[in-house]
Amino acid sequence: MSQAGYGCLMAVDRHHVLRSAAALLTRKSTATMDEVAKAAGISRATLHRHFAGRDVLVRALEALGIAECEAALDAARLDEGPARDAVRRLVREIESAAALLAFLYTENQLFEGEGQNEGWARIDDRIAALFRRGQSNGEFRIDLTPAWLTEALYGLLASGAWAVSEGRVAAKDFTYMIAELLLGGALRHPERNSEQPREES
Amino acid sequence: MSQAGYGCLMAVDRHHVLRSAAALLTRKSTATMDEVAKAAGISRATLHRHFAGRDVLVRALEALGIAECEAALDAARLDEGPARDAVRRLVREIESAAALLAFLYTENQLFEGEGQNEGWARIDDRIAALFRRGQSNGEFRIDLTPAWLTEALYGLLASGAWAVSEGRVAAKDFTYMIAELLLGGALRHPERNSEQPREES
DNA sequence: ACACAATGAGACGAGAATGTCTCAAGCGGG
DNA sequence: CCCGCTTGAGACATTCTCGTCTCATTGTGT
Repeated sequence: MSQAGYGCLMAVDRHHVLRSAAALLTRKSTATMDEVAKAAGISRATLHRHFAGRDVLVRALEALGIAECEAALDAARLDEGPARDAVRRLVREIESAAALLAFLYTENQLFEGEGQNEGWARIDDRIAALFRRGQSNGEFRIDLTPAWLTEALYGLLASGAWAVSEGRVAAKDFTYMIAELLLGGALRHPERNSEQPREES
Repeated sequence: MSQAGYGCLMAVDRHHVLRSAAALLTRKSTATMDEVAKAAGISRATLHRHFAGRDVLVRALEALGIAECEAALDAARLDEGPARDAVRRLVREIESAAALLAFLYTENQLFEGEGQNEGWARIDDRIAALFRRGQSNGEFRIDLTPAWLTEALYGLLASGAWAVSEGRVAAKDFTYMIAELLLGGALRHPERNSEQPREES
C-alpha cells in the first residue's frame, strides 16, 4: 500500500497538487477544497484521497514551506562571508517560496493553541543567528534585536509577495527591494555605494 | 425609528464593539460572529442588530481603520520638517491602530474582485507622497520606489503588531523598532547617531 | 406604576463546506 | 486479453455558520 515507489503510476503527484494549492491559497486563503482541486486539475475526490482534510493539506503546505525555507537557508550559506551578503543571498534564495511563506505566516495566526510546527523555531533560530553574527561583527546595529529583524524579514517578504502579485511592484525588483530596505533602510547614505538600481544577478 | 439621537439610551456603543472585534479578528481572522459577540460582551442577536452581517461588520472595521489612519496622518503632519522625523511621527501616531491595520491588510487579500475602499488609495497616496518628498529632499534613497516603501511600512506594522501580540518583541519597542528599521535598516552606520536604544518621548 | 426600548437566550431553516461513499471509465501491466 | 489500480463524477449525510425570528427580562424615563 501507499505509493512506496515513486514510479509512473502516480498520475497526480503530491508536489504538483501542493504547488497549485500554494499558488491559489496565497491569493485566496479561504479557498474551498473544491477550488483547490480544480486549481490542481483534479477532482475533489482525488484531492481527498491524497489529503484527508483541509487541515492535512495545510499541514502539508506547512511542511513544504519549511522544507523550502531550510533549503534556501542551506543554499544561502549564512555563515560565510559578510553578514550583509548572507542576507542578500538568503532573500534571493527564499524568493521563490515567498508567496507560500506569506500564506503560512498569516495562517499561523489561526493555529492559536495547537502549537506551531517546531520547524519554524529552527528556521527562526538560524535567521536570528545570522543577524546576531552581523551584530557581533559590527556590521549590524545592536539596538534592533535579532528577533525583531527576523520578524521584519518575514513581514517584508509577505509584503513583497503581495505587492508583486497585485502589480504594485515589479517582480524583478523583489529581491533587491527587500534586501536593500532590510539592510539599509529608506535613508540615503552618501558614503555607501548603494545607488546601483538593479543588477544583482 | 432607528436610534437617530446618539444619547444615553445606547447601552452598547458601536465603538466598543468595533474595538473588541478588531482585537479578536486580529488574532483570529476567521472568528465566528458568535465569538465576536462574546468578545464584545454582548449576545449574537444584539450584534446582528448593530451590524446586519459579517461583511457589514468588516466594512465598518475598514471604515474605522481608514478613519484612524487618516487621523494619524493628520496628527503626524507629514509635510512639516525633515521627512525622517515625519516618518517617526507617523509610526508613533499609527501605533494604536496597527493591530487593526494588520487585520485589514491581510483581509484585503480576500476582497479580490470587489475593488477596495477608495479610502486606502487616499492613504497610500499621502504616505507615498511623504516618501517622495524625502527623495526630493535628498533624505531618502531613490532606488526604492515610494510605492514599495509604503508597502513595506504596512508589512512592518503588521509584523510588529503580531510580534507584540505574541510576545516576541516588547510593546514599548514597537514604535522605535519599526521606524528605525524602516529608516535606517539593519546595517550599522558609524557616522550616524542612531545608537540610543529607546528614549523617543 | 406604566410604557417603551433594548437586551439576552434560544429556536429555526437556509446555505455552504466538508467527509464519505458508490459506480463507471480510463489505462497500464501481466 | 483480462485484471487491477487510479481517477472522475456525483450522491449523501453531517457539520458549521449565518440570518431571522420569538419571547422573557431588564432598566429607564415619564
